[in-house]
Amino acid sequence: MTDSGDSRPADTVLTRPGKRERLLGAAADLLYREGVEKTTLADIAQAAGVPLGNIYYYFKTKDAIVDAVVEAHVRGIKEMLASLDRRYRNPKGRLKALFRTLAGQHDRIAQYGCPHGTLCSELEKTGRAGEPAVARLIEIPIAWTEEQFRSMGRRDARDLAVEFIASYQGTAVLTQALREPALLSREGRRLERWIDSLDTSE
Amino acid sequence: MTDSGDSRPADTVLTRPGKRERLLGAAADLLYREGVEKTTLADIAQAAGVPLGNIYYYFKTKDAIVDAVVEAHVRGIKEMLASLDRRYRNPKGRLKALFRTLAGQHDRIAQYGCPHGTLCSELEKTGRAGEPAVARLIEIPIAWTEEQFRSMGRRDARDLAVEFIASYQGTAVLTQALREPALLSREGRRLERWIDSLDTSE
Amino acid sequence: MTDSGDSRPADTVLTRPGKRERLLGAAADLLYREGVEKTTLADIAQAAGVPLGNIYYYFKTKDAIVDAVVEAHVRGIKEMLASLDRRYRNPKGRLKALFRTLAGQHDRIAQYGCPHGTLCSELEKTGRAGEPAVARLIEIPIAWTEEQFRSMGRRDARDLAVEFIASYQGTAVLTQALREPALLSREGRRLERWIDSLDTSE
Amino acid sequence: MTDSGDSRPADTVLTRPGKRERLLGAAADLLYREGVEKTTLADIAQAAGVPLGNIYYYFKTKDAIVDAVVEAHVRGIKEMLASLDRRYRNPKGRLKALFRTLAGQHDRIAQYGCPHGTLCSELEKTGRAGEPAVARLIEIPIAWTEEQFRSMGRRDARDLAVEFIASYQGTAVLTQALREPALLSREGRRLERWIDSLDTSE
DNA sequence: TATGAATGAGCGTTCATTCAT
DNA sequence: CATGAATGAACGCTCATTCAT
Repeated sequence: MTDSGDSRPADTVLTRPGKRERLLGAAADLLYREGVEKTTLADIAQAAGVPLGNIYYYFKTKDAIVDAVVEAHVRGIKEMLASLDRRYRNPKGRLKALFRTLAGQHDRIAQYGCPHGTLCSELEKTGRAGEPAVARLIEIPIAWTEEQFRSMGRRDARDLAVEFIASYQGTAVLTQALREPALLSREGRRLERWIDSLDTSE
Repeated sequence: MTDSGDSRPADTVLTRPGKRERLLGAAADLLYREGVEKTTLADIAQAAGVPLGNIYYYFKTKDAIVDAVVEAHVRGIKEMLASLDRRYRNPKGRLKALFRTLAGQHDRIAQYGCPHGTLCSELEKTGRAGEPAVARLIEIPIAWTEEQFRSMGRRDARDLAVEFIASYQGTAVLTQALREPALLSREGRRLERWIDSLDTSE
Repeated sequence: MTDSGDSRPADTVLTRPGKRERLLGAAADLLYREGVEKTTLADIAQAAGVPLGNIYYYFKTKDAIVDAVVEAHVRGIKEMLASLDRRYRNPKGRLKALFRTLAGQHDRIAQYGCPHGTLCSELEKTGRAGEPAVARLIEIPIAWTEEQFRSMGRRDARDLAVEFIASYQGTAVLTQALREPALLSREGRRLERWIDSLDTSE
Repeated sequence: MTDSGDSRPADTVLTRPGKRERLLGAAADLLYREGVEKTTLADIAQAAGVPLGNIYYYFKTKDAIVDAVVEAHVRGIKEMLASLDRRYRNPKGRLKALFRTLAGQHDRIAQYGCPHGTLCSELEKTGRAGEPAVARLIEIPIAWTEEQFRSMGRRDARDLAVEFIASYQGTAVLTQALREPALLSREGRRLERWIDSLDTSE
């Protein structure tokens, strides 16, 4: 569950517990709110309550932190989707719950945009480390959504999934630009009606 | 129409022609492709073929350049919409043409995202200059789209406009994330069918 | 009266009248209030209402402006002393009038110090142009004062002159440091009593 | 006693000893000899044998260095006065010793003026940081001098103190302007006679 | 003479990264 | 493992000075 995917030190008694996690959390928050370029390692260190020099024990470079934040988001997304799978058995219910979950933070989205979409945008531009990883922030929800549509018997499941996630991402962009959280709520209602209206052979 | 809104030196014969424009063009391009934070004034200077120190004759600060780029985008958007108004008399035709124009650069969008959406995202985060200007990049197309829907007799014109622009912005986000320009084409076809299917009392 | 000491352009109809004088006045004011290093040529140009590039027609370099300002001060001091010579026949009266004149601007002195003393200080430090000229800002008043004491029959005229001018300069330093213009008035009264009490064989 | 008043890094064994002190010393020297505006951080770094970027570990900004130099001067003045208090019991002896100490560096004063007076002058002009601190460079010696006069039973102790310090400062100005260190020696002798001649009820 | 424009060296400052202990 | 200190390249910006007309 907490596997980071890279060689992180074992959680022995010697390691101050949670230090890496605190760094990751602080980094995720700052990268989201301030942007990747504007966030300094000193900012992250301070926010995490970790001495600057000590960061490098946990992360080789700033890029490594960024990568780890992306990975943390990927894990978070996977966990969320798994949770939806557990809590909802019906694909339509799952889709509606997905949007509610994504759009739940509409006030933060109005300030900083979608955490995945904006991170993706910024990283693709600056072309950090030739990361293909970042695309998963978008691809994973699409794939899961596609699966739901497919289980509803839709042949055009992929297209519908793209349309669904695009609706969320696009509304997030507008919500941030116009600083109008209500946009997400309204779009949520529209999508719910749309999903309810869909033919299903299930 | 081409008034920049800030005190730029008069375009006399003495001024090497287009220097400011070249700076603006280089800045717009770099800001789009590299992001605002990552783009340096030296980059802009070099791309425009202007000595670094000379930038400050045309723009007081980097922020002023960013503002000017936003303004240039705003002007460009207005001109594009005016051109659509001229070329198409039918609101449905206009809307379809808008999407075709926006999505026309799908290869660049697959690399760098929507020029307006990503700029908006980045600027809202870093909160430069308390600019409300940047929201216009999104608001103006929405307002124009709303107008088209309204002229079609739609009471829910604003909602439809938000939905329409959000579809484009969201697809742009996905297109960039997945590096799949085809997404925009497919969404274009879907929106065309949708628009054609809309009731209109015109 | 208006001879500048260096080759300034003749005051023909072609030359906008007073341009050099305006530059000099603006420079003197800014050098006094902001300090030599902090004052830019652009500041001077703007304050004088003269285009930046045009300064160089009147002054070869910034140093030349500084020199010219020193010269202008020297001229001003000489004129003031000549005026005192004309208006007062009695050496004691002359000395008291000198202090009243110097200390007259006590509010400005409380903000910026003595125009001659602070200019002298700053220029001696930065060692501009190996100027010996600047010392005259101090030497000329001392010499004049010495002359007055000598005409009073004092053998120690030079020492008394140094003491007198030092009292003014020192009080000016304290006046600026403590921002207390009253210091100069009080010192003026003390010096008047002192002068009145002096033996004179005249 | 040597507490700097700002958050300087603890003087642990890890810190290369004296680095901050060397920076402060180099800064004080350069600020005195070259003036505040003319002194660059690179100059200070080089004079202290510290890499440019490392300055910022010890001082946040150039202004902070200037402030620290002022504070160092204030501390130095206080220590000198405390030393005089210890070494001399008689107020007249103390006053004479003060002048001797201040004027001791007459050769440097002939080149750069009084370290306190000229710093004060320059800082009051450029209005750095709204510092009232700088006035203490002048006020503290005046207050101490006043105390001596008061302990001699003088009612006009403040005026005498102002006169005394002004004499020093004014002579320092003349000494620098005329590059004549002897002026300070002569003024020292005059002030000694003056002090010896003063009535005292002690 | 007059002037807007151009130029480049240098300024204060930041920051990812490394080092010594 | 931990950490204060060190480092240097680069950033945004300024400015005296020069140029072209």
